[in-house]
Amino acid sequence: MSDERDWLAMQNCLCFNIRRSSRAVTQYYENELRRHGLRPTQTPILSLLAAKPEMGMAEVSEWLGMDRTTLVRNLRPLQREGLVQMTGAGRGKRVVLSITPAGRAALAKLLPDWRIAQSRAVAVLGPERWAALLGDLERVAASLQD
Amino acid sequence: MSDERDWLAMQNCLCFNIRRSSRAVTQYYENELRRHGLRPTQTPILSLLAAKPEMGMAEVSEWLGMDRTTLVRNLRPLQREGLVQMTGAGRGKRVVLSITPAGRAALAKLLPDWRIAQSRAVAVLGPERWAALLGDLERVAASLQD
DNA sequence: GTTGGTATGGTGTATATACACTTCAATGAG
DNA sequence: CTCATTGAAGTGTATATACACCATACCAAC
Repeated sequence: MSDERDWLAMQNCLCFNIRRSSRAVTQYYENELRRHGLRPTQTPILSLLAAKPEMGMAEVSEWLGMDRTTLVRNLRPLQREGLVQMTGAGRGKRVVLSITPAGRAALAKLLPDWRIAQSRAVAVLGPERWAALLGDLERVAASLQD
Repeated sequence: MSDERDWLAMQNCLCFNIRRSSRAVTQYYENELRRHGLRPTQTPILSLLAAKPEMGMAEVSEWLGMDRTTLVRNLRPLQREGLVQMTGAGRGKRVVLSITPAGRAALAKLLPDWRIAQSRAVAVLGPERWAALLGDLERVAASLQD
């Protein structure tokens, strides 16, 4: 059947595969870190803000490879929980994002468990193959962004 | 600074990286296939239903590596557009999912453009490295599902 | 100073994702 | 036959994602 052949082809679709793996990996990390109250999307935001202060929305979204308008929504829970602060808010006005002491505390509390989860993930493939995987992912993503 | 070191570590986070790449790849495929009116999540559903008839919700969600309740929502646009049919619907009752003639037509119309998009994606790494990437992704996802 | 363009953020809308919980049907133990 | 168990499907809620569009501020040319 042609349909069966099409389905076999679709099983090699990068988009399908990366989305499926992303779901599985996300659920794994989320399970490991759920008790800290931070979702997989929020941790990188906090970590970036801790390292690089005084950034605006567009800059942060660039660093995270995330649409600017997506970042706007993703910041809301963090702001509501008092982990991130926005100064100079308002339409048109430049906004400066910064992590709060509570945000730093939450991040510090989470990091050890993140390291454990990450180690288990790295162990699946080993460090070399792991590095190759991340490199290839980045290369594909960068090349297709045109 | 410890914060700077933490951020460097976080940049090796599988979860962060795979989610970021997933966003980029999804946008690429979505752009290439947008004119067909099918989103990246919907195409694999249609393709699977075309190849394997008479499946229930749980079975389909298993094949796609997608939460069952996510599939329920993802089917709604497809059903609304008349591309997928659900017979025996109702709580408790088993549902049989099937692709409609309109669904087959939409899939057939899209496939050539999907092949083009896929070729360009494969060309970034070459077929061997490509196969290794998909294999590693699957292996990581499978290993972490415990 | 007015005006027009650019930079910067926010909103409306629609889909995607999944956990906790609910509803219903079928079935098997008694 | 009745009821508890199991299995299947749907809902409530919250977050994630991004396109199209909107609103404001800032700055430069005049």
